[in-house]
Amino acid sequence: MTTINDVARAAGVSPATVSRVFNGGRVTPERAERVRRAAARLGFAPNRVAQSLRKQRGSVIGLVIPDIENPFFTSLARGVEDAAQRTNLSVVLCNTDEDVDKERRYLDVAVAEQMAGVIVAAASRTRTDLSALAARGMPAVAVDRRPRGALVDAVLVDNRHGGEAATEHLLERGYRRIACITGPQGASTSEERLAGYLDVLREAPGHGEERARAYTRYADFRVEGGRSAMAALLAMDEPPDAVFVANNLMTVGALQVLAEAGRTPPGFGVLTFGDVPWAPLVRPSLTTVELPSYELGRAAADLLLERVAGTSKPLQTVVLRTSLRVRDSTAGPADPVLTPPLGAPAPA
Amino acid sequence: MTTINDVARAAGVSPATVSRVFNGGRVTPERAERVRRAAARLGFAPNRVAQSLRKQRGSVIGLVIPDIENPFFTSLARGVEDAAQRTNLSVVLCNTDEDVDKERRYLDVAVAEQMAGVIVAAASRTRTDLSALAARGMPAVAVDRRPRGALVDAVLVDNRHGGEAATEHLLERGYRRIACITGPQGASTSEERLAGYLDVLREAPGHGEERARAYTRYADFRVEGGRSAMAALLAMDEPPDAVFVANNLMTVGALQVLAEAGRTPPGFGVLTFGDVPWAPLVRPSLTTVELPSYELGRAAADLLLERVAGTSKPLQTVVLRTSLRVRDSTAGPADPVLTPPLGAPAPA
DNA sequence: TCAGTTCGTGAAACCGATTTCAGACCAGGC
DNA sequence: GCCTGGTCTGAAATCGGTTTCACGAACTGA
Repeated sequence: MTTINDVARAAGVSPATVSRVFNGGRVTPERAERVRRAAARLGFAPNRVAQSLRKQRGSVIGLVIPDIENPFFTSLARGVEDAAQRTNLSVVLCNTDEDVDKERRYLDVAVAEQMAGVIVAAASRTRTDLSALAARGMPAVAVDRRPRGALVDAVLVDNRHGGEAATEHLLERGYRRIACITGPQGASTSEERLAGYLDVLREAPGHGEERARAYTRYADFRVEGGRSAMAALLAMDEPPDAVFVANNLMTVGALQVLAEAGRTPPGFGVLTFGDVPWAPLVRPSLTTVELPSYELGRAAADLLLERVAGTSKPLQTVVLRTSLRVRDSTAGPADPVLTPPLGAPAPA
Repeated sequence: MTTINDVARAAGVSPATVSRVFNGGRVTPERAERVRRAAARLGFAPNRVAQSLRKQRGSVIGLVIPDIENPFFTSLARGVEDAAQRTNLSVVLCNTDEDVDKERRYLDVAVAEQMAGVIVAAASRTRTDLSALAARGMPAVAVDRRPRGALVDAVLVDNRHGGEAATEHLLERGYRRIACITGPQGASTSEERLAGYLDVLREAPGHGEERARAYTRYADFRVEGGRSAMAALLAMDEPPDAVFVANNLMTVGALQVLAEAGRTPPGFGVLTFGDVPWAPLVRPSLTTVELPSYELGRAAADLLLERVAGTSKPLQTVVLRTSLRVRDSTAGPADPVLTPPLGAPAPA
C-alpha cells in the first residue's frame, strides 16, 4: 500500500501538501503537478479507512431494505445507486429479510462503520428504531415506509390513492364482489392501500364498509400469504369475483390458487399493486397499480445527499404518485348477466 | 460517540485494558467485570473504522455481482449472507450491472475500504482483473464464473454437464430440431453450456455438430436478447421444434416470442437453465436445469472465511452439480407423427 | 520604508482503536 | 534474602489520513 507519506517523499513535499492537492487546498500549480505525477507513478489511492476515521464520516451510504428478492426493492436500489454514482459515495446494500433484529444489527454496523448516511425501508413501522442514528448525527431517509415517530426525511408512495384507483377500476368494470388481500396489520403501506379500497367501497351502492371488511384478508406480503388468503376468500359462502392484491408477491400466490381452482382472469378480476416482474409471461396480462420504485430510490438518495452535504433545511416528506396501468386481467366479470360492465351490450 | 477512552476512565483502567477485555487478553476477572459494566452503562461499541485502520483489515466482506435483479444472484447472496452471519463479518452487496468499469470501481472501493475479502461473480471472464486484490493480500473467491488467469479460489457450476443433461432430455422426448440460445461468446458459463449441448448433438444420429451450430444463437443473458434470438430461430427455413435456453432471463424473452407466434410448449419444447422465478405462474410448467445458487454462495463464503482466518491451504476449485427438474414444457413435440417420442405408441 | 495582509507550507495534533514493550507485582525455589 | 519466572498493567507507538497552527515570504497600500 502506498501511502500519502510515500507520495510526499517522492514529490519532495510534506504529507499535508499532498492531502491539499487531493482535497482542493491551495497549492502552487508547479508543486501540485509534481505531487500528482508522483501519486500516479506510485499508484496512490487514499486509504478510505483513514479518511473516515479522521473526518468522522465514511464515504459509503447504506441502503437497508427488507427483501432483496422483491423486484420493487431492487429497482429502488438501482435508483439510489444511479443518484450516488454522480458523487464519490458508494452504496452498499443490506437485506433485512423483514427481520427487525437483523435490521437493528445492520443499523449498528452503519453507526460503527461511520457511514455517511442511510436510506431505510423499515422492516416494521412500530419497532424499527432510527433514533440511534439521529443521536449520532447520521443522516437518514425513510423510503416507502415511514417508521413511527422517526424524525427523518421520507419519500413515500401515495398508497391510498393507488388503492382507490384500483378499486374504482374494478367497480367500473362491473365486478360485484371485490375482495382485498392486504399486507400485515400495522404496516403503513398495507393499511393505506386498504384504506383506499375501503374509501371507495364505503360509498359504492350495494357495497359499504361492513361488506368490504368481510372481503378483506390480511397476509404477509409474501407468496405463501397470498396463496392462503386467496384460498380463504374462495372458500367463502359467497366468494368474490375480483380481488385487489396489495403487493406483487402476494399476487403470484393468489394467481396460483386461482389457476388451481379454474377461476382465471379476467372472469375473476385480478388487480395487483406494484409491478410483477415477468408480468409479460402471465396470461392474461395483469392490470397493475404501478409504483415509481426507481424514482423512489432516486428521490431518497437526492434527499440524503443533501443532508450529507450539510443542508439544514427542515425535514421533508416527498410523496410520489402511483398510476393505474390497465391490462387484460380486469376486462370484466365472467358472468355479465348479473353485472353488466359499464358500456357493455346487454346480454341477449 | 463513547470511545474506549471514556470507558477506560469510567472504569478506572487504561484503554489498553479495555481493549483486552473485548479481545480476549488476560485481565483479572474483577477488573474485567468493572470494564464490562462501564461499557454497558455508557453504551460503548467499538468504532469499526478505527479497528480497521489499526488492524489493516475491515470487518465487511464485499459481494460483487453482475445483476441484482436476477434471482440467481439474490439467492446466491442469501447463501453468502447466511454463512457470514455466523461470524462477526457483515456482507455488503455491490451490483456491477455486467459493466466492467463499474466492477473495477467497486473493486477499488474494496481495496480502499480495506475489506476483509471479496466474493466476485465476474462481469467478464477476460477483462475482470482480480490481481490488484491479490497484490494487496486481500482474499478473493470467484463464484459462478472464473476470470481468466485469476489466482483465486473458485466455486463453479458444472455447466457442461447441465447442458448435456438438458439436450439429452430433449432428444429423448422426441424433439427433432433442437436449438440453443446461449449467452455471450467468451463468457465461460455460456461456452460451457453450449459445449454440453454440442457434445450430445454431435453424437446424435441425424444431428451432428454442423447442424447443431446452425441452430445455435448467441445472446446477452437478458430478456431482450432471448426475444431476438428466439425470433431469429423461428424465422429459419426449417425452424426448430425445441429450444434449450442457457439462462433464465433469456427464457422469459423466448417464451414471449413463442406465445406471440402461437407456438407454445410443450408442442414446442422449452428447457431453461437456471430457475425462473415465478415459474409456478408459467403454464405449462417449465423443465429446468436447476442451479445450486444458494449453495454456491454458501460454499464461496465458507472458502473466503477460511482465507480471512488465515489458512494457507492451496487454492481450491469447488464444482457443484446441476440437476434436471423435468416438468411439462418438454412433454413432447406437437407433431409426433414425424418423430415418435421414445416409448410412445406408434401413431394410428 | 514600514506595517498589515495574504498566501503557501510543514510540523504536529488528532481521529479511536490495537499492540508492543517495559515495569510492577507476586509466588516459588534455592 | 535473593533470584527467577510468570502474570497483569499502563504508557506509548502505530495505522494513514486531515486539519490546525505558526511561520516566513511576498505583496499591498500608505
